[in-house]
Amino acid sequence: MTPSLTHTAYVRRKPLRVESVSIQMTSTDLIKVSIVEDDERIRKSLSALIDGSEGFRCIGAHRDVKEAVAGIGAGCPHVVLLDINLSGASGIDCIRELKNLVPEVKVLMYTVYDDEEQLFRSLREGADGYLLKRTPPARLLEAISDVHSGNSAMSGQIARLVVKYFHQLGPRVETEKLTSRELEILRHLAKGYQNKEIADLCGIGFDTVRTHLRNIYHKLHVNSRTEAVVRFFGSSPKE
Amino acid sequence: MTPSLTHTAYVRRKPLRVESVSIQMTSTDLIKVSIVEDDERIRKSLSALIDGSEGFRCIGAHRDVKEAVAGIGAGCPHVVLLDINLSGASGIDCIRELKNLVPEVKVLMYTVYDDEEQLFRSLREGADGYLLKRTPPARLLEAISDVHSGNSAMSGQIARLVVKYFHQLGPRVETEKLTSRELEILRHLAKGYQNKEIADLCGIGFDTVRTHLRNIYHKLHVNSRTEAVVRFFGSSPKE
DNA sequence: TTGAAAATCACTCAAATGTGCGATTTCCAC
DNA sequence: GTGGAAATCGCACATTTGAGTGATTTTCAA
Repeated sequence: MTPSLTHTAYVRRKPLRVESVSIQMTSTDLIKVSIVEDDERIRKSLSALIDGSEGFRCIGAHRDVKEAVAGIGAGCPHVVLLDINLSGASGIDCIRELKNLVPEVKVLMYTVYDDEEQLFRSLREGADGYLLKRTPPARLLEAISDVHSGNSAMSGQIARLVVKYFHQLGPRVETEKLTSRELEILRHLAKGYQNKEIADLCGIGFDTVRTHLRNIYHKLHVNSRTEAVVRFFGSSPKE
Repeated sequence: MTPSLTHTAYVRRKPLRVESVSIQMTSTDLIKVSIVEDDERIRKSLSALIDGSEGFRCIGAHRDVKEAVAGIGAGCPHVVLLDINLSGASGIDCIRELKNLVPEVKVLMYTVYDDEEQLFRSLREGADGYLLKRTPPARLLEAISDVHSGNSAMSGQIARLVVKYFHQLGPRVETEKLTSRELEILRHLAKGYQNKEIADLCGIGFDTVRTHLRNIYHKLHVNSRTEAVVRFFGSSPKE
């Protein structure tokens, strides 16, 4: 499947850092990687790839979520390469547990399918990257290094889904017309607060909040808080 | 800053297509690129890079939005490389115009700053990719080829912002627990409809809608329509 | 300094909303 | 066919919200 490990030589930790890294790791540090992968063949090949690459070290290769969560607490990996379609529980349910166990750990999803549902669930659960399994070794290592340095990595096909998501949100309402106070209140609205709470948060009177809201509604051409929130988030209001 | 144009030789249209392309372009076709860039030096260097690379052709290099919109209609480029910080109008305002003019055109944003505001506005306006200017030539060409083939491209730093966005949305509420009717009503809520309207849309009674809402609130652990909408969209409710 | 925009607050009234309680009907799996 | 979930509707009551009107103070740029 993967075009062999010959690309490994291309991978360079520092010189290749394309998107740039503001905070550079101490270059002597290894990136400790942990693998959670169903398929034994892929697992072996991944760990071989990682251990065979300078600057990377595979400190764990787990078969399922249970084993992974148990093993990862001990090893403290920097990056976990996480298969989604595991036999037991989904890898997605694993993300949170991993992050709770080792808060600084970066989770890189690794799957064959470019499924929207799984992609967005993963991202919202806290995944730091999302790769398709067809990703060649060089890019995989690059991605690992990427997420380790605080950036994110995703396959072009995945990026496409993400971009599509934003396209569907549609152009954002022009909040420029809103004053700073109005914006502040709108943001509180968008969190589900009600007027009394907003008043407290802003340290102003209840009626003042209502006045601001009235003005906001006028400017956004809506007539309820819910519609205002909808506009703020961007979903196509009322078709 | 950028490691010169020597990397150009590394760029391969087809073999390097890492994230894979389901629909392959006829490989003899050139990718026609148009540039919109303020700075003359960068503009020249970009067009030189593009014209000097096999498979790419620069069919236009424009100074500002007005010139670009005028010139791009004629050339029908496949990809427009669009600087954000133009002297006149922002490049962001340009996206929509370009897409209206040439619907199939792919717009690749190109900027020095990793500004969240501009990033998300661009994406929502329809941008297909987002690159930082420090991107080395090889990657730039790769990105152009990426968006041209229907995928998306973004710098790792940019991807990080996107991922952060989803992290902030927080794990999605489990709408599985909602019945189909409840989901339908929730979707109407999320469009800003009020109860009477929802009743009409669903062809049921006013009070029935209220009953459904009550149940929805219970299941989502909220107590207002706005909070329900917020959860539906995903924004972190009340911090 | 002067004027306009922004921010503040108050009061009213009608409409929409949240909530508690109860009820009937429909549908589907066991 | 029986039981449980889903869907439907009704009513009462308190709260929240939207909308109108008017007013004072603050801020800030021309």
